[in-house]
Amino acid sequence: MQSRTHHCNELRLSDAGKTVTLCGWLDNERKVSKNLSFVVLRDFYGITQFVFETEEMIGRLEGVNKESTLQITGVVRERENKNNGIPTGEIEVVPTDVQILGKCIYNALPFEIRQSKDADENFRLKYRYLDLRNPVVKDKIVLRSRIVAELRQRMNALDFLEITTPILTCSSPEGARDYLVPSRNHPGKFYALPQAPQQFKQILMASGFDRYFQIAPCFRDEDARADRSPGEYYQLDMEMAFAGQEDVFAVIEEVLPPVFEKFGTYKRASKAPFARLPYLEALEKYGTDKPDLRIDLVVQDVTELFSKTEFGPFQNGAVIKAVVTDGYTATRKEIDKMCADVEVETASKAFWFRMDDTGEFVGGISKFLTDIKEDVIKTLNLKPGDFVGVCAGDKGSATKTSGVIRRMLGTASQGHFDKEQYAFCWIIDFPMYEIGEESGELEFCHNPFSMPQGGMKALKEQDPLDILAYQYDLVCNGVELSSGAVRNHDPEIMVKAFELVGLGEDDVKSKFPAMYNAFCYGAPPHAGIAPGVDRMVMLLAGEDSIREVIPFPMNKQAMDIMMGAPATVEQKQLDDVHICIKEEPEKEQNP
RNA sequence: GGCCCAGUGGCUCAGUUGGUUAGAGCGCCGCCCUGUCACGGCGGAGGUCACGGGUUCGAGUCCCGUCUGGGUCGCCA
Repeated sequence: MQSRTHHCNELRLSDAGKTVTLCGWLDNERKVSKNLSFVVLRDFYGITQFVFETEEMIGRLEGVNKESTLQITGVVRERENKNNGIPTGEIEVVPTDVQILGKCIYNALPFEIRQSKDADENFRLKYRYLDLRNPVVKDKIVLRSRIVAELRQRMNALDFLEITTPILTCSSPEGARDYLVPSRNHPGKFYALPQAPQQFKQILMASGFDRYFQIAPCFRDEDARADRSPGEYYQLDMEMAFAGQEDVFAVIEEVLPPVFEKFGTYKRASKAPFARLPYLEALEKYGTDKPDLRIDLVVQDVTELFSKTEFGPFQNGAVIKAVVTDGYTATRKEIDKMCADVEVETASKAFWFRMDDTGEFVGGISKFLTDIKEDVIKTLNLKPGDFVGVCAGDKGSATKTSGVIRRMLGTASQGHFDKEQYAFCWIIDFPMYEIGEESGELEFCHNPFSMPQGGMKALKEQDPLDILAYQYDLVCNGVELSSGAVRNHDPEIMVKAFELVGLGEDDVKSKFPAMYNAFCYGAPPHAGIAPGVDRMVMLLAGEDSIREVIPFPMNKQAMDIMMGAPATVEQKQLDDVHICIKEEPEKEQNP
């Protein structure tokens, strides 16, 4: 095969007259008559039109199916009718030779390449190599590559060292389910794929490395969501020695905004320093620990005032929250729809009323508020035209519902949703401990590696439920991008932290032996974070499904239906790793 | 595992209150067309209405169950 002289997005008017050779996929053929046919060739870079002007040349493509790969040699000339919609639209190539490089033997595809995003997802995943030929699908993977390259470059520029950590390691007792790998040389023993390089990166700090990062593959055997790929995902994992919370924030605030502004759908991102919101304040003001700060509405607690009414749901100690907005001109039907949507999402009802232009309360629950009208106006600072969304329930559910109402009212109201930007914030001061819902006993709220604020003194003297951790989340546009923490590098504080949840030194040593031992030989205070790469790309690409930014995604059942994974293996392979499959009793067939 | 939604030619979907021969667009095949660019025109092939059962004179449509897929809750430190 002769090598190509140009790719399919390269030729311009200035190339007219040149003899060129191009290669690509047969994208489309438009036959206009016996001796006029337009043929479009597509490669990674773009498309170029060829014009076949003789019956003989048109015959060369007889029986050649779309999506076959071709090499066409010909002469460039200016088009009679230009197409301003494509970069090569001013020229066309008159072919002198056509070679078929790779036949597509099927004359019908599972889906049309250009419409692949509309196809059933199973087909897209099974024929991912065809799906990826669609330029709009491919471009998301290109974007991912560019983002990762930029992140690497910026981390390197800040003197972070990329260090790979093992993929075959041991099972961790905390967190998600592990993927286990049987060991051939050690019957009955297993490796595990890492859920994160957490312990390795902390051990690197104890080893004397100062600034570590890695685009790290992480594995967990948990169920999927639209924004959560099953099986494996990537993190921009980083850790810094002799550093605290502010040092980590400074790095992220320097690295991420330029990347978001460069590659994002929106060209504006928060500048350093990002807003910092204590966890409890976020719940109080925004009804969620991942608030979308592009919305400027806040939640108000109206329990004391509204509980004075006769309205049933406001009785019996219910916590009552309200969200006030103006510029919300929804019809009655739209309001009902909004309330129904809130109920679907939160399993809790949303109520409403409005202050009309004459200053009267109308609609929804307004008739219950007659007696406290003046106090309501004063408390919520209402003016004519304002709309108020209200919810009630136990504290947790009222908080969650208020957050959903805030989001829905904010995005639907004029002037309260500044959409075209990336609004970052830090959620800080997470509680160290909580009472577990199932156990009813004290448990770690997030993870046991975080340093409690106040250190040993706090652990000894404070009510455990009042102790805060140096634990933080990075949130962008309502999406949780990352969790991080100042780590607990002090073996004594670690043991004490475990003692509060009924564990002790032996448990720490048995659960995290390497890390605990390493910290006993002099460890630096250190802190880190690990933003999810897939979620960042998804946010920047403006996609709602994480599978759009993963080259070869698995389906919801954690199956790769293109490769057929997971799959059965040969008995010999099982014997090698000492695994005996238990026979499942066959399900009885109904006659 | 719970809940919600969906399953109709190769693909995407419509199909009214249960009623004659299940339709459209795209794709495919054939013919026509000398400037198309999502080319156009005419014609054609292509259907186990996911599967099983039930109600009914009659089921794509209603009911029950199963399967498959998506979303969500649990779960994801």
